Formats: sequence, structure tokens, C-alpha cells
Amino acid sequence: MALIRLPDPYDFELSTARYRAFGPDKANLWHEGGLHRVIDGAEVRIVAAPGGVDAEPLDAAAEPVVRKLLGSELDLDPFYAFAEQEPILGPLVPELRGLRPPIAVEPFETLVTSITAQQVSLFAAFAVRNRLIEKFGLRVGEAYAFPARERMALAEPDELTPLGFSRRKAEYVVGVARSDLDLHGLAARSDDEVKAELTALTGIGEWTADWFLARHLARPRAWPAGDLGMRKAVSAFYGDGRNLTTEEVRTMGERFDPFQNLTAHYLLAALAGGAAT
DNA sequence: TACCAGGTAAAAA
DNA sequence: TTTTTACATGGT
Repeated sequence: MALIRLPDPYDFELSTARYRAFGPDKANLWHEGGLHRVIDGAEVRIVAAPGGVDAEPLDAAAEPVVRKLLGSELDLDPFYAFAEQEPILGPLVPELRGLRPPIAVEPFETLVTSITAQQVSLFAAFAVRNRLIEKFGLRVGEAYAFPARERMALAEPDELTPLGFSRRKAEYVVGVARSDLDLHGLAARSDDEVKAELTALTGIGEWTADWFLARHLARPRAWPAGDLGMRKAVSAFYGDGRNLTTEEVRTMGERFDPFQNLTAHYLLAALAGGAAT
């Protein structure tokens, strides 16, 4: 087994909860106490270990992918120091100590995942997404490699609607796959540039672009103010008994600058964990 | 059965 | 220009 050290603290169970909360995720599969993901055609099994995680098999090319997947890019210490000064956020953090939001490794996968989650419940989104993965992805061991952009560019919307995609969403997925936008190149652009490039694509709105910044690019200031879950979470802790509007949530984000991304994840996790009164 | 769930673009007004 | 509507599945 190859040990990958991660900065302390790191709570593997807490950080991977997302992959179990809404049913199995065939591309990031929780199986027998470990996270399975296909990296460069090989199934890698990741389990908790003292000081980090064990990953097997692990070659030099796979290690940075695993690190990214586990959220090693996000530095928790400055965020915790910031949160200690916050009367509402601060007390929520100790319960979630070691939570590192996992980072989605592939940009195309990130966008397709968000498209499946537009408007519908995450349970429904996972079900539809898994059917896409089973039809167009490649199974390696227990997990599947998420369908490649090149493969989806060759698909027709008619092939996606039987999987549960609306006609609209089927066209979004194929359209994004066939677009000439360099998705990997977005990593070099500013937050605003990324949002402008992505929202120019049909089917990608501000919500999807914000989660791309947060979950794929790990941008510290990403703050998906329009997200329903975010509105519920921010309202629960900062709404004074009222449901906040998207604009109110957006304004609230300024308070957490430059830790909006981590704050968003911690508030969502706190609400899911039942911390709201 | 009906309604809601981590939106978006196109149609109608 | 602003408001309204269609969309498809899964859980309750």
C-alpha cells in the first residue's frame, strides 16, 4: 500500500460522505469501506490511514489525482483561524474538523454531473447519472471510468433520454461535449473569466458555473449563492428564522471572504449533520 | 395523487 | 424588457 500524507487534520469518513449520501456514485464508488476511482484506466482503492490515506495501486501519475480528489489543495488552517472569529460559523467547525471537500477531478465530468442535478433532487440526479455512466463509461473492477467527453461528443440526445435525461439536458450534455471550449484550459483563467466562458455554453448557467469553480477548480471565493441547498443552509444559520433570497445569500458571502468555498461546504455539512436548531 | 427537489433556456406577455 | 412555462426522475 502507498501512503499519501495529507495535512492534519483529515477526516476521511466525513470528507467522503457526499459519495454515500444520495446513493452510490458509480464513478466515485464507496465499496467495503474505501473509495474506488478509475484513474488512467486502473481502479484505485483509497482507504483511511494514519496521517493520510492508503491508495492502491498508485503510480507517480495517479498520486496528484488522488491528492486533488481528496481536497488537498484547500488549506484548512487559515480557514479555521478565520472561523474562530465568527460567532455563528465558529461553533459549527469543531464538529466538522478534518472535513476537506473532495475536488472533482475532471472538468467534463463536473459539468455533466451538475447538468444532471439541475432542478431535480440529488437522489434523482445520482440515479440518472449512474445510468449514463453504465451506458457510456468503462467498468474497471468495481468502479466505472466516467464517460469521456470524446465519447459523448459522438452520442445523440436520443441515446440519453431513455436514461432519464430530459430532451433539454440531453442536448446540453452533447452540446458541451461537442463545443470547442478547452475545459482544461479554464484552470488558468480568473473566476470571472471561467464563469463567462462556461455560461456562454447552452445549458450552463450561473449555478453550474459556480459549482464548477467550487468543486472542480477549488477556487477559495466560489460561492454558489443560487443553490437551493446553500439557501437553506445559509438561511438556517444566518436567516434569523427567515428564508433568504439568492441576492441575500450572495451578499452574505462577502462576510466570509476569502473563504467562501470552504464556508459553503461547512455550512452545507453542518445542516446535513443536523447542527441547525 | 400531488408536490417538491442543489436550474435553464425559450416562449409569451 | 420582464414574466411564465416546460422539463423528467425519485422520494415522501
